[in-house]
Amino acid sequence: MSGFDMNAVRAVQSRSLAGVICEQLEEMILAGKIQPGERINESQLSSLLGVSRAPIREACRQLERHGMVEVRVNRGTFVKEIDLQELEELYEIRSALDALAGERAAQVITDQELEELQVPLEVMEAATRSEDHKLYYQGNLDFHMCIMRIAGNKNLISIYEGVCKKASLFRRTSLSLPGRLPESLRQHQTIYTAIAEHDARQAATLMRHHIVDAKIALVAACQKSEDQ
Amino acid sequence: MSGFDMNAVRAVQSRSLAGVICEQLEEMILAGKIQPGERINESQLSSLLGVSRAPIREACRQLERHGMVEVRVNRGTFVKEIDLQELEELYEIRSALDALAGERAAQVITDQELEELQVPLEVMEAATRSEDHKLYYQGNLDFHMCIMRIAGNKNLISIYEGVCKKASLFRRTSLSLPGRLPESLRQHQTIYTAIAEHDARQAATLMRHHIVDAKIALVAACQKSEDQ
DNA sequence: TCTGCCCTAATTGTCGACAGTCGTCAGACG
DNA sequence: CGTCTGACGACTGTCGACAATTAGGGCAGA
Repeated sequence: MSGFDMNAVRAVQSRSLAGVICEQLEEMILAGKIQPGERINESQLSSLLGVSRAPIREACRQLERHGMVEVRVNRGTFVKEIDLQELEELYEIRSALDALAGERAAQVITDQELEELQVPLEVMEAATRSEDHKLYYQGNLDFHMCIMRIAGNKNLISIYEGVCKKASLFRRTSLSLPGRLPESLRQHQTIYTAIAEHDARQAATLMRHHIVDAKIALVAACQKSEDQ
Repeated sequence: MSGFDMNAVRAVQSRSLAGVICEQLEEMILAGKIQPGERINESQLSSLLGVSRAPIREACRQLERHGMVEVRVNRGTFVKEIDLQELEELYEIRSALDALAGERAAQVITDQELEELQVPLEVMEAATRSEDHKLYYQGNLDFHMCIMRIAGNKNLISIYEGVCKKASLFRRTSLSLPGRLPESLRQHQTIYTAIAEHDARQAATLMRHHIVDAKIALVAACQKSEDQ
């Protein structure tokens, strides 16, 4: 049971070809290898990967399910373009979902889960000290996903992931971070405290405001960068 | 330009075959023609409809996008089974989404939209007087969708539709209605008032409690029917 | 009798080919 | 010169066939 490539196994198990291609495409899109608005050419991609068009098509449909692409009939599948307004709308949805997750998590969290939740918080603390935006971003992501997991609502997690992925198609998300690390960290800490104290109402409120603040900061940063 | 069946044109334009089949399947599932847990046999369905398996497969993937079926690799696509716990979780999500929609709608609603929103309210009033559960159900649906539309958040609408469709897979949703019509109507009226007065905070709160109440009533009704 | 393996039938996953559709562009026409 | 028409090329939608996988049942061995 040693030298076993579990990744390869899982890749084949989870979805042979179509699933693998889906993950590949998702990675490429999130990395910006395929630009928003760009069309995904099925035949070109199929000959590039050496597979038939069928799994490619299926992968595209799965991506559409995640909201990352848009399929126009007889035209093809296009990588979703997110404008600032839609990003704001996504953040509003996130604020509602995060608030719900925070509320539930505060009600049901165990001591062990509380410790798990502390890990990403400490990551963010370290990232704030060293002003490591990338690390902070990751810790932030983990923190929120952790709360979602603790809340234990499968559908909520799935919807939340979709919203986050879609939002991350917006190429300038990181604009809002510089200078906001300390404030953002402080908010995460108060959220952690509220959850630790099982104060559901407070956790929900803090969560909601936390996301709304992030939205406001992002919008402001975008407008500022446009003014220049 | 007169006797032109734009519906037929749009039907062909919007989704050739796969889309049509998707709608057909969705209808069949919601009508209970295909039971939850049942497998959708691709070859059987393809020979039944006289088309190839490709559009069938695609339709199934679209249904998976809507959360109505579950695709297990190398096993097939199965109509989603909803248990009471998952239904509760879906209602919790709904409460968050509806609250957000109510909040936004209260902020941006116009006089004309207010009149449009009054239509389903009047339907529910009439349904309550005549104790027409089916009609009330429809009015209820329209009322909430109308608020969603007014809120104007496209992604929110899409997510909301998915949650509602999934919830409606639970076969005993209507159990909670008998005896609750007057109370439910009253809640809708207060929501309408809050939105009309542009009281966003109040609209959000009322919405949230409205859905939570519906959830509680449904759970109670289910447990009651199980006890018997 | 029970357990485990293998075989088979049914069904999904993948393939290559063809048909249908859309955008483009050259050419005809006013 | 601008507009419309029709053919062309590229691409997606659909098809039928084949390969791979799974579930179920029969059979041999303990």
